[in-house]
Amino acid sequence: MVRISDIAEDLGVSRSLVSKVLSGKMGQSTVRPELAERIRARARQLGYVPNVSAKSLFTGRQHAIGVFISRHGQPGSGLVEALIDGVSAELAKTQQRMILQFFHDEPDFEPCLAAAHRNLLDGVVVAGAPYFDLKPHLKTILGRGVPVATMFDTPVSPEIPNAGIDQTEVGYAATRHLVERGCRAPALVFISRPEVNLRYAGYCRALKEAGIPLRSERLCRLRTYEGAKLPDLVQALIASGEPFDGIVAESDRQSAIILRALLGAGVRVPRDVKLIGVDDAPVCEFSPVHLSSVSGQDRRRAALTVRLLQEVIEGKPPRHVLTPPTVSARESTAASDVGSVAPSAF
Amino acid sequence: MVRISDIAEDLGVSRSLVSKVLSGKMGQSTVRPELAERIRARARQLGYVPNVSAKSLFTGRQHAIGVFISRHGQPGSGLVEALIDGVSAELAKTQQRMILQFFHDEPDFEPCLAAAHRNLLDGVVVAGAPYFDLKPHLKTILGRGVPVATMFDTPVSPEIPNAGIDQTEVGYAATRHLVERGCRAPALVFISRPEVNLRYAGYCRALKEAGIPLRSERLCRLRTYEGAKLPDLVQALIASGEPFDGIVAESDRQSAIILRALLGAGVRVPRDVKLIGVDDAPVCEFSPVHLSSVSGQDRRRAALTVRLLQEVIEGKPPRHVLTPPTVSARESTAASDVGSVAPSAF
DNA sequence: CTGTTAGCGCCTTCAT
DNA sequence: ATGAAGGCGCTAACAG
Repeated sequence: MVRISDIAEDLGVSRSLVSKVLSGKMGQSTVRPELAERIRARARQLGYVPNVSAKSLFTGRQHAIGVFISRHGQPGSGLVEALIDGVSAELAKTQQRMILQFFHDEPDFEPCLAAAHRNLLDGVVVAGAPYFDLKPHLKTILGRGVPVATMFDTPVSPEIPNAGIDQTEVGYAATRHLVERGCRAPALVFISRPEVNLRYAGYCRALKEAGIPLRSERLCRLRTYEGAKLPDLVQALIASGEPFDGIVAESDRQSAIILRALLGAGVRVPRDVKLIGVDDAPVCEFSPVHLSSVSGQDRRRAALTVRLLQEVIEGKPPRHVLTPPTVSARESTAASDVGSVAPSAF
Repeated sequence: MVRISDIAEDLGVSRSLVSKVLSGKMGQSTVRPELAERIRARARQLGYVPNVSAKSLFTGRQHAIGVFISRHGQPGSGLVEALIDGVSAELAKTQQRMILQFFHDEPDFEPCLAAAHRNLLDGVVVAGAPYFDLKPHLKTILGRGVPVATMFDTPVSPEIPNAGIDQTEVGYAATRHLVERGCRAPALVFISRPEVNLRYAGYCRALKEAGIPLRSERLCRLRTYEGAKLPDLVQALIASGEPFDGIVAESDRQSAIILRALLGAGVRVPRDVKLIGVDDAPVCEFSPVHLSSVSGQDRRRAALTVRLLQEVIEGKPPRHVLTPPTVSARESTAASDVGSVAPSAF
């Protein structure tokens, strides 16, 4: 392993000079450009790579961050992969290292807590959608002087930077996409009460813009995150007699199940009913009809979260960012080829 | 941040004693158990966590490994996720850090090469199925004194430990599973020439064991990894008039496409034909008929790869391991009396 | 049983 | 324009 002192000896100069030249921080010093170049050349030639530990010892920075990911949520959504991809790409820029931990319930978070220490890492990114309250744990971590940034739907607290998705825009983008593709009666599947559901707000806005009346029959409320009841819900929607020509699902997984129910009931997709989900998951391309989806740009958002963390590590004020979603249009919302087909009554 | 010297001062003992007690490496020294306990108690109470950088500087170990993953291969296979999961779980045991990099072609490997340095990490795990020759690059890394372990189908070279899948067993397990579920005429879809295909060998062995004759009409050879030709292949198999009641696919993605083609042709799954793929990917559960699959136990295998790497880091000889696959039985190979999805739905 | 010392490789302040 | 010195936190010889 070649060290600074090797280069210094080689060239008959002092270690400090080499250090200053190679780090580019000359301080009060100056060098003859010619010497500087010789130093750099020798370093390159010898394949000099600074020893991060030594640097860390001096700077007090570990050159590493923690990445704690909640596994809660369906597997196969591709979220975890996108997330890690974004994080690692961002960290690679500075060759930062990471401590990656997955958790799904509260006891699982214990190892994360243990690792969240200044002597091991410089800060922590927490991502996913944990179903327990993380706030006290994050406070603990902050209390140790370890900065935290989150990638949640909603920020945990003002001092913790967060990169979220604009859920209102998700509902809006999905609904608007359906309208643009010719739908005049889009339905919405949702879980929480409409009053508190941001996507519902976006759905309403898109309808209003298009001059389409809001019909409660087209609001399909789920009681649980499990997809088991979905086919029934679709049946009920069809049986209601209320015409509909589009469905905004809450996820791609839901979307896939709904597709199956629709096809099973003899409804053609996208001709009779257009379908759009959320997540832009790999499933979209595995479905018999490829599914359109609203993408939360998770990869990009994960990279953003890392940058938000780095900002607070550098002492800058915490920022909260909402990233706008994009639509990945696929077969399930393809424009009806024969003009605008009036929604047939089922 | 509490240091060893803080504890030492607190208790009026020397730093080295504290160091020895806390690290458990007493060397030539001895301590009164009572004193040792007081030291440990104080450390616990103060929340002492050793500074890894300082330790690294001394030991020359970075307490970090590189994890370089080839992205080649279909997205949505869940491989990357399983892999990272296994690696991070193993590293968490010792709070090791990682440098995670994805690559898919040769230029992409450049950053990996740059990071693979003793001053940044202690060793490197390379996983996936790169389609270019990694050998020279791995040699370069080894040349720097950085140990490497791979998670490939076949080892790159004797000195590089590898955790592979026993592909012969994959073919055998899949075929045998079909036979056990009542198939008497299983077909095989494969890519390379039968002569060099290990899975084909396993397929043959399973047939032989079951006393089923090998029929070339049931060997369906693909020219490319793209699934586009698969439906044609299925058509051809059906048109050949050669009876078949099972299919071993090369992947779950293939399997999903084949399922669609079968259902489309009015073939009932699993009643008429049973279907099994490889990978145990999330797709299996998204298919209209849930797909059985042979699992390579990627999560476990990834953890194993890390252990193999740690062994060579510790100076032990490199080991090559082949892990046996397991079968995840689902609907697509259910015993025939179970109801099947009506193909008319598609 | 306990303490002293030197050094891992790098960076920065201060002196030359 | 360059170099010397000290120290980041920890460990392991070696002396007491």
